[in-house]
Amino acid sequence: MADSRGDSSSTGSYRSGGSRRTNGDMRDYSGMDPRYHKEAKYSDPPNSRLFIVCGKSITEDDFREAFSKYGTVSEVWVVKDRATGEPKGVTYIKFNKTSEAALAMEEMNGRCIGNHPRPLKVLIAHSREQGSRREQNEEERLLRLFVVVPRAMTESELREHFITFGDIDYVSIVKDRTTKESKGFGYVKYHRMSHAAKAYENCDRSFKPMFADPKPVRDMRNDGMMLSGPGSSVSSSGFDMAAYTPPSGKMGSLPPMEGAPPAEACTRLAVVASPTLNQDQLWKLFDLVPGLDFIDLRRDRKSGQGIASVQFSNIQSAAYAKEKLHGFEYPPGHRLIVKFDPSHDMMMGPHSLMPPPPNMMPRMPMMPPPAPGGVGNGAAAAMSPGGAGPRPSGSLQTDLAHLAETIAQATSLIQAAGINPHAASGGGGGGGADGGGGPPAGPGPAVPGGVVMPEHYDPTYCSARLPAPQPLAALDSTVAERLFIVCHPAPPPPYTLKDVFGRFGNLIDIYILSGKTCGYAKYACKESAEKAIQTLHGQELCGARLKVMPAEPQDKVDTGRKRIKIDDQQF
DNA sequence: CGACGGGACGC
DNA sequence: CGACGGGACGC
Repeated sequence: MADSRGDSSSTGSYRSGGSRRTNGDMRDYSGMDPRYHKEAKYSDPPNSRLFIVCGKSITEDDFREAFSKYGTVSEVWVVKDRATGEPKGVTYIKFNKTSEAALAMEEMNGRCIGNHPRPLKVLIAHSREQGSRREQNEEERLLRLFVVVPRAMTESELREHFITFGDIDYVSIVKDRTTKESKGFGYVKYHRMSHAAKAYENCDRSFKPMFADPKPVRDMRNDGMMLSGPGSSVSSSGFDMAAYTPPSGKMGSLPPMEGAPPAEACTRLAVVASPTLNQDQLWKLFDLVPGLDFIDLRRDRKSGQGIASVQFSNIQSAAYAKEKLHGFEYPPGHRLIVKFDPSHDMMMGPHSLMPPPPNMMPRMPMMPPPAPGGVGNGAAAAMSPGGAGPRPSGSLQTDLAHLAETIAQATSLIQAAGINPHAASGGGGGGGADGGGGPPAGPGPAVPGGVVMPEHYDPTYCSARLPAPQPLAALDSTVAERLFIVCHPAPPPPYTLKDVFGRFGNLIDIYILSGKTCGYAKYACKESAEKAIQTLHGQELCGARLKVMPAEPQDKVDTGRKRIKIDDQQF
């Protein structure tokens, strides 16, 4: 299922060479086996082709005119029936860049073009092989990036870099269950595909971003209802469209699909949902009713509640969905509110900002307030392994995750400093307060009310006198000095190294080569590096004897590519 | 002696 | 409901 990674070459340098291919560009296929041209070009770059369900009368020129404002359209293909030549109401549009396709989808989905009445349904095209099959969490594939992160990098730092491309749903770094050390990769999830695409194309290449495979869905206790849950196939779930007649006989008499276009206001619903529901879950629910065209979920800033706009292709479906789902408890304890969307008018696309009109902001009597008060409790819950449930999304959870990480950082700084948090709860190494100071680790094997030191932690800590903790340098800082570090017999844990080497200021990154006893520290300032050498060379840290010296320059930048690349054609 | 990292989400 | 064609000498 791999999304094609365009380029697997890596220099380990943060500044990628000017002539190297980036995620935004396309490959040259001229030398490639023709049999693979087609497959390859559709996914290059990944998710850059649109699948559009549309009225049958729209022409290629109509599409070009409507879509070329979002980027470079390399192909428009209006699908026609092989035998009859009749348009099938399906069109593919290929863009040169993923972000162009993303923007076009966000802007054009639900819109009409020309004077063709039927609104377009615009989706990112699947691979030919996947076809129309839907996947369990597939919207994640468009919103979430898989990234490689330096082991010393914290979630705050990761967020800091990726916030420049758009609003972040969450970031997470995967950590070892027991040691809580970073495993060197993580995820960044956005709310909008165009933001994820921008990050995919423009983030620092050392992150090696990929659109993440959707996470297998956690079971979402959906008992108490006949819903077989997201992923269950449509229509077989107790909804019986055929047996349903909408309240208004007039509406019901309209032809379902292709006849006169439905007034959009009658095919669009406004939904208020629990803050815990994400767009995917909402989609799965409403998709139980055939005829769902799209859902646009937004969140009310104050209440955190989901405000969704749900578009159906016909009045019957919309009316049926409203009737069956209004008041439905989903998830249990949270009633959905489903109405026809009175605020909708033709000028307003699904993605134009749609502040919920006051009359639609219901007070939900059944809904508990979004647990504000207990900040500390919330953070603890977020850190505790028991905090299951769906992935956090939305500002509240994001804030909690943020807070949890800050606390985890402070805790491990205290650990690294060898201070008993009970004895010196105020004095700890709060130096990481700017978000840069902390190791990625959580509090290690922790029990409520006390911190248990990791097994391999040597309480003698460090033989040298250490300065106070310092903030780290920005990840994209220019490297002023690189140090080579050797640890005998074994290296201290990463969070200790980061804390100790960070105390001389301006530390960008430090890592131990995997399976080895040596590694590198990068400083943004030469003086800091020199102080580190003076203070730490020959000293002992966690029972390891340290050698700390300037690193030999990285000679022979072998990118790992033997292939002759023809990017030297200057003229 | 010791030289250039890390890749799929909780067992 | 709504998922895959036609054309092609370019490098």
